[in-house]
Amino acid sequence: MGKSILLVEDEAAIREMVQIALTRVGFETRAVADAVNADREIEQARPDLILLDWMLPGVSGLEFARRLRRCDATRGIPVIMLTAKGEEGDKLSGFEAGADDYVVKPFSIKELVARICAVLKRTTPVGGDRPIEVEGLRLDPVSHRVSANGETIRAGPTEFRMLHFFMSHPERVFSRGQLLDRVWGRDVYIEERTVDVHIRRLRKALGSHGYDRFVQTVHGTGYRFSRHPE
Amino acid sequence: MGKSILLVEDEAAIREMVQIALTRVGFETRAVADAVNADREIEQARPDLILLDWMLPGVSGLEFARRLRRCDATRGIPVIMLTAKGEEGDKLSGFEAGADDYVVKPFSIKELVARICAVLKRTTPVGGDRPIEVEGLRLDPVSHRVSANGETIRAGPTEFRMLHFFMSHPERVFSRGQLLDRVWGRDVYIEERTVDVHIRRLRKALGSHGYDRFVQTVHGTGYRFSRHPE
DNA sequence: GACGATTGTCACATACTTGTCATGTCCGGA
DNA sequence: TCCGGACATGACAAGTATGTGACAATCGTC
Repeated sequence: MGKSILLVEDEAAIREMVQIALTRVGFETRAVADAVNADREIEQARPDLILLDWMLPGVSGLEFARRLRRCDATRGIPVIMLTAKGEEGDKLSGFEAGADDYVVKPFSIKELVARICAVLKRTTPVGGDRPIEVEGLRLDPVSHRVSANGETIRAGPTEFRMLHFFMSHPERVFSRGQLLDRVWGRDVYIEERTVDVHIRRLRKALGSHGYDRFVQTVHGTGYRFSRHPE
Repeated sequence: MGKSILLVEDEAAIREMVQIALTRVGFETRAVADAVNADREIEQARPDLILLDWMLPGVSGLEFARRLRRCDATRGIPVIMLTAKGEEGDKLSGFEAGADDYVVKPFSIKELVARICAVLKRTTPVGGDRPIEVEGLRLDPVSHRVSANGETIRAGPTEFRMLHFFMSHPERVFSRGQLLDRVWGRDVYIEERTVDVHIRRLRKALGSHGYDRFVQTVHGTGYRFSRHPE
């Protein structure tokens, strides 16, 4: 496989154990103890995936994950959170911060590897600029074009980014805050309700071919891209 | 195993005996004598399970357990009550307060360990928010969707939370008060009867595919999610 | 500098959710 | 069988969340 993984974990014992195990499985694994060193490693070489401990000295894992999402250069790197907490609210916050998955300690190496592979499989093709197609709706990142059964669909820049993000993460709910982080990026001081408006614009654009059915509202939570009818 | 357990017990003899025994078995065991110190320990490091004596100086164990359930940060920690009383009513109150199990003194260490393992096994999340499926009824927390044999089922936010809670705690009765605590969360000033209404709404939503049979009434006690017919 | 395109925000309309009641029905014990 | 309490159900009004159209500011291009 040979994918590179960055492990951010402050407990030395776990860090070493996981690093050894992952290396043995065939990942090129680097390990650091905190966010500052993580930043340095990421800048030096972009990892294919980040394993992030929830509790970190200094900048918490949650905060760090959020920061990764805000930065254009790192937004595409999938993140798996490691956490000792099994509590409901924490789970939500983890996804809220933009984690792609999370694993609860204590975890078995086998499980961890399985999760890593699953996330890599899910996100790798998307990380590239391969076109994505769902039931005739096609988005091509290279030509920066959206088409429905061959017919071009007009979409503004923001709508395009949003659709791209949605199509790379289908069947998953995102809150307005999450969408702001991951579609708008950087530090945004934007009303959350503004997301609604862009959702509407996206729907209008897709609507001409009936594909607005893919952009679904989850009342009280956010929005979802799904090919399954509501 | 290496799970961490917090023992709250005022009798020094029992406290030490249990602590030594559990440590020997492989649990990372901390022990305190009252609720105040328990709070401190929990804040310092979240235990995986709490062993709680019924009779405590100051805040009673019952009251303490109830408080644990009301707080978001601690709601997920399983609790086993230790008590010298074997009376039926007390048992009920124990469960009522949100205890996951109940051990009557004098107990054998062997039994205690067995109970602890059972509860941990039951409550430790296997991993991320995996979808839960029971006989074709599927709830996916990530996409925030309920479906019956692939067909989407509409459910309001509260019904969704309730179903999620039920499906992660199947085959167990919950009183209305308990459901208010664990589905609505923390301090709610809501009529207990309101739970009935939401149960009805949940049933109606599931009913279109016959899955309302899973939501069962236990007369005089509360409700239960079970795939076995009544 | 002028132009159209894009974007964030607002105000208002609409849809949905939710806690409570009143009333009807069921259950379990005497 | 009868009775009282527990539960089910439908309606409702208030509160929230979301959809929508308009508008002004901004941006990039010509």
